[in-house]
Amino acid sequence: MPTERSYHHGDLRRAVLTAALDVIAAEGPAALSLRDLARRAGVSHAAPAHHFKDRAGLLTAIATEGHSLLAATLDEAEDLRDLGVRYVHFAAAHPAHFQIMFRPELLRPDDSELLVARERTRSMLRTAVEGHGDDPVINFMAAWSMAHGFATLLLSRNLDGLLDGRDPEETFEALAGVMFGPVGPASTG
Amino acid sequence: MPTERSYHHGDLRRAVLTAALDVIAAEGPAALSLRDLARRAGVSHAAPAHHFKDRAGLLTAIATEGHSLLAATLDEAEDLRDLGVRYVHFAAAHPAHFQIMFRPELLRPDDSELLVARERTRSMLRTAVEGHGDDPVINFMAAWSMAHGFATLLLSRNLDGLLDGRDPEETFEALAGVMFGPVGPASTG
DNA sequence: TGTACATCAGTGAACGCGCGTTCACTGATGTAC
DNA sequence: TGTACATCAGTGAACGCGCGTTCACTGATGTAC
Repeated sequence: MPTERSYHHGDLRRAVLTAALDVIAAEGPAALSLRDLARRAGVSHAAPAHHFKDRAGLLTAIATEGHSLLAATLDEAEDLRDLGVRYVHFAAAHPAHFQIMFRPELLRPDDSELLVARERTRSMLRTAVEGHGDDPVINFMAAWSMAHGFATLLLSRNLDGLLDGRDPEETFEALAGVMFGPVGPASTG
Repeated sequence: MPTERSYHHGDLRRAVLTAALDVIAAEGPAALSLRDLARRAGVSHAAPAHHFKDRAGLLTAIATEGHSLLAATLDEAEDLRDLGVRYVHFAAAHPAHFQIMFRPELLRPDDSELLVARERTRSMLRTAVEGHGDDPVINFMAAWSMAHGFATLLLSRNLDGLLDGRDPEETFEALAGVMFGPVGPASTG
């Protein structure tokens, strides 16, 4: 970790990613420009293109990283309810990643690393829901919709007046109770 | 309805709104520019500012219109399940409105027409959920989250591989069954 | 230990572009008398 | 019916700005011998 900035940055890729995450969390992906990120990272405006080519490349890298982070935390879930809580926790802890991951129109559709990472998250969610109830796909969509909807409404500040200071993750546990039953094991199947 | 375009457009406000909805549905709100909308409406680039002042003014008008449309359709709902189906139907039928309505960072936060329209939708949803179960706020958030999550995932094309050709609205009815019970009345309360 | 060379990361000037905004204007419409 | 005037909607030229992209370049690092 150099105290004086040398000609080579050291880890410009990471620095640009971090700056991008800051901007996205604060102002959304529309506010991103490669020139601005270069400015924030303290390098010349053409430098980021070395690492990401363009906006879509940068956002694809963020989405891929997001899927890896999400898959890692979902992998430790104890049961279906915990899975949902972890999903919501991830969205709250990594709002910028979360926003980007589910907006395919912003991403390189055929990026192989992204496809692999995305499929890993998907199959993890799907596997967890399997065996619960008689229609796995419907149950999967129901659980995913509720977790995703809660996370989305939370991040877009549409729940502000409803949460009223309550902890979002605890509140989501109560929501899960509406779907899976109030307490105890998530399912008998 | 003049066949020849006269100096005055006739209904430029509506024309710009419609063009904006097209652009948002196709490419998202980030792709909007007032100059482009003027081009699409066939007027000079400074004309739209007469009606909307700027981007935020235009988007606020769209969000307000969206809340009016949504409130109107929710008002005809027969029960809680129907309410959710109507919510999803609205999102599918008016994707551009739906996208804008829940993104406060794009809107004029203190626009009085928007505030009135938004509160109308909110109270309509809230009233409908009241009396179901013992914690109305939790039930409200659970139902809203599931409907909103399904609509969001549907519009962002994240359900493509799961729906597999099935009708989204019918599918959502099945999802509602997971939360409220498989068939019959939505609740006994 | 020294030197030559290849490779890579970042620089900085230059370009053309579309944007929002401003402003003096003009055409069209409505109203008062 | 005619005329004068006010108001409103849209025009079009001009501006400054930040953007992405290109390109010849330079500094730093690694490797072969």
